[in-house]
Amino acid sequence: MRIGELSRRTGVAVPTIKYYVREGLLPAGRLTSPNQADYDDSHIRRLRLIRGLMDVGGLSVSVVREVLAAVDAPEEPVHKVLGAAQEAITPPTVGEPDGLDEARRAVAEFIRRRGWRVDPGHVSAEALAVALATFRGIGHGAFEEVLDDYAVACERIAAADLAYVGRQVDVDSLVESVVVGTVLGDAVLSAMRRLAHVDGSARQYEG
Amino acid sequence: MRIGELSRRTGVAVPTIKYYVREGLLPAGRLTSPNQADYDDSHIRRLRLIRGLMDVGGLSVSVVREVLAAVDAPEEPVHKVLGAAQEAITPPTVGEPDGLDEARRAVAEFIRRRGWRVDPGHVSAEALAVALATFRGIGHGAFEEVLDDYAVACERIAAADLAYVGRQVDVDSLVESVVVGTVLGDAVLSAMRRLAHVDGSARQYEG
DNA sequence: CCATGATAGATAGCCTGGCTATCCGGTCAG
DNA sequence: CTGACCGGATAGCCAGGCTATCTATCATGG
Repeated sequence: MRIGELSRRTGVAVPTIKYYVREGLLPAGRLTSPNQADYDDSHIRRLRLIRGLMDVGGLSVSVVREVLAAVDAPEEPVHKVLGAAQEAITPPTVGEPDGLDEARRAVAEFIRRRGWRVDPGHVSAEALAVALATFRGIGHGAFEEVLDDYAVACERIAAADLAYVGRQVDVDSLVESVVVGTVLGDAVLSAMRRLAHVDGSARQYEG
Repeated sequence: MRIGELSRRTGVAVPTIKYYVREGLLPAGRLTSPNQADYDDSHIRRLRLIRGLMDVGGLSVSVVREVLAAVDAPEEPVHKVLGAAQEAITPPTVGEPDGLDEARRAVAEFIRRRGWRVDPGHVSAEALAVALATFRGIGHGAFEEVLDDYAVACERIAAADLAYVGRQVDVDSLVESVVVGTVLGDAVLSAMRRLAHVDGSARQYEG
């Protein structure tokens, strides 16, 4: 198909598609003549993935580029893909909050306590430390008391995620499901957590 | 204290503080003369809250303004504050994905199945529907099979969150903890989920 | 009591990110 | 053959989050 049809079938404007190609998010179409190119279903799928990562996952163009590079890396083991995806989507810390070192120690202790096989210097551990330090900085240090409840929940979620990923048959789907599950799974989880808040709040304060 | 000290003690540049005052995020200092104002600890605390919501929670200035309006609303019941916070932080849907109506029905059925006391038209239910429709659109509709595992985890998380909120003694802290727990709690949860992924992946694929 | 540095408030400008508009020579379909 | 469409390139637009500059005005140490 040509670019007009690709645009119609995905709802993405033609200049935007061209922009994504320039930015390296979307492979160019196969040229059939100097100014005609052919796009196929893989382009439709890729475009939908791009818009999903941006609109639902809130990723920027440059982060989407990195994430897709991880998706396209041929035959990387799951552990590598997961690491690359996490590195890509974790935004660099903006302003170091006070008490970050103490929070880092709390996170290291937390990881040890749970017996998790994670390097305490991992980007996601650092992200957790930044969040905890921020809690403390605004006078909500006691939030740390719920960490273990969160951890139990996360263990269950991670098990479900890994089971879902493991169910994929071909390698491409598997790798993509790691990335998609990581990014869009966050959106699902936070939306669902909010629904559970509403439910709990209704039970506790209304009925 | 004067604005220079406020800047030094929070790490926020003076022109930025003025900008936040202009934008209605931060109350102006108490004027002691036409060009001198006095700031106190409440300004420090508020500034840290603003930066936390922006840097860790990823909120925009306009969303922070709405969220803080909910925090400042005097004596609203928890249920109202929670609803206002959720409305404020839920970004308007960018581009409606295909199959959204079907996803809405799946969400309504999910809520019914869990027995949650939530209006299926709630903003967070809509956000969940958008995420699920996006999963389907990129060929990962089977992700819905993990929804119930997520739900069990979310019920546990929400219970912990409500217990934490209920532990606050004064009304101001309580209201603030609802907002902070909703926004920054997301950051904690997604960081922790990723750590659990790394752990699970290490166990499954390495050892 | 005055020189120096900080201050409030207002206005204008800067920079990044994500598009969007325009143009050009060329292609294709009826 | 003609009018819609195309690929590729360049330039422009707009929102968001600051940042710089200016004008009085204030405060305080010598």
